[in-house]
Amino acid sequence: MKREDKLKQNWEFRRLYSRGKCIATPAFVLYFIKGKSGRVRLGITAGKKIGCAVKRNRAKRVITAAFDACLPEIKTGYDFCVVARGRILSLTSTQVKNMLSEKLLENGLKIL
RNA sequence: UGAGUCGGCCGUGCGGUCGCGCAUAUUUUGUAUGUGAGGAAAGUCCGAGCUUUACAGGGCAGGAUAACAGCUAACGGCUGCCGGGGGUGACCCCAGGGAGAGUGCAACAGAGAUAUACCGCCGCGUGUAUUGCGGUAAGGGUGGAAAGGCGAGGUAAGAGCUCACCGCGCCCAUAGGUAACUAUGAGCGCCUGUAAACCCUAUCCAAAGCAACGCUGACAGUGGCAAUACGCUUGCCCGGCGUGCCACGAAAUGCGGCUUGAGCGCACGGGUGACCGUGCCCCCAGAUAGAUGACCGUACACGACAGAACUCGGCUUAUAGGCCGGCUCACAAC
RNA sequence: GCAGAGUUGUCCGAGUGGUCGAAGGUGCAGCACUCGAAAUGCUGUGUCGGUGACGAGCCGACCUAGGGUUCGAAUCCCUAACUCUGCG
Repeated sequence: MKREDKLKQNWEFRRLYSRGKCIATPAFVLYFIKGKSGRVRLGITAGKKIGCAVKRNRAKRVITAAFDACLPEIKTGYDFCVVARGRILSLTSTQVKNMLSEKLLENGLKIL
């Protein structure tokens, strides 16, 4: 995941929240929508509800590692946003990766 | 051995594979090599560096601190010491100047709260149910606090009214100490508490903060007021200065600031100590939505609190567990 | 990152160091009014612990938490926790 493929602007997140599709799990919430860039782009949200700075950083790292592991199998041309929930703090990145790839497969976002 | 007290240190380690930030090298957008969170990075409670703005000069207001001596770039921090309090002791705690400069406050209770007379006691007059005047502050009760304590003399009854002893304060002398202060003696006084109430005394303080600020590039309108006026100048005033000024809207970044510093470690010397001096050695994060994760092996105590954001010195708060040292008390043995 | 404000009963909120568990409104309960309701009027009503009988009554604690100053703290001072606001 390159740095220029990360979502940074507020309007990009608002576009995902209002128009994108939403899949919820106990550990995270995944939003996705077809983007204009033709690449796979990702934004991560870890709100104050998760905990202190250490816990928010931990959540962001675990999500980044899980997404990078799934990256070769994902269809290009979509923007994603993962919102961390409190349960993610007790999981490892392989567990999160399994949940993520299962949800991606259900919604037809994987290269077969 | 048990109990206690004070101080210091560590904060999972080692090896391998993939992945991330930065720097360097080579090359060209890949690969190597190095390096990569803390004792509190936290809270933002103090103090500084640094930057910008302001600043002829002065005054008022405002804020902070508070025994004494030192350390320090500075401090409300630290060290030593003095005084007070607690503990058998090691040791711990203290916003610890001034109430004898002035003003205010002290609810309720109580006769009375900085001054007094309810019940009492005593004297005089009327007079014998009692009542009036005067003296007194020993006894009673109230309260956090009631006019230093106790005894003797004294008196109509009493009272530091007088005296002895004791307690406290001020001041003087002598001795010790750099000093705060301590000890002894003489004199004077004892009229409460509160200054984290106003205040007085001494010392210090211009304001804001890296979202400061500088550079490069781009864009550029609307409205209001105006010479008897408007504006700037520290919160205000004196004083001084200027001639267009003010408000709103729009806007997006990029680069610098950004890490070599009151720096870390070791040795020697000085000092009771905080700390200081000299020599040698080292370079140890610098991101910009924000870098440390995943898997495997192995050891154990199975890993707490917790993530740099301009940088330092402190304070305060959170913290699983482990290690080391000094000292005190009790018991036992020698 | 920096700067600032606040925390009082179910909720909103007032509160000079003392007469304060604490005004007022809201909510809830009861009564009146009405055929019935709404509106209106009146009355009552905080939580926890102890004693008591699960009641009445009595006592104690509680104004975010912990210390301090004071005879006495919701109020003054310090520390912490939480909430909120502003600054590109």
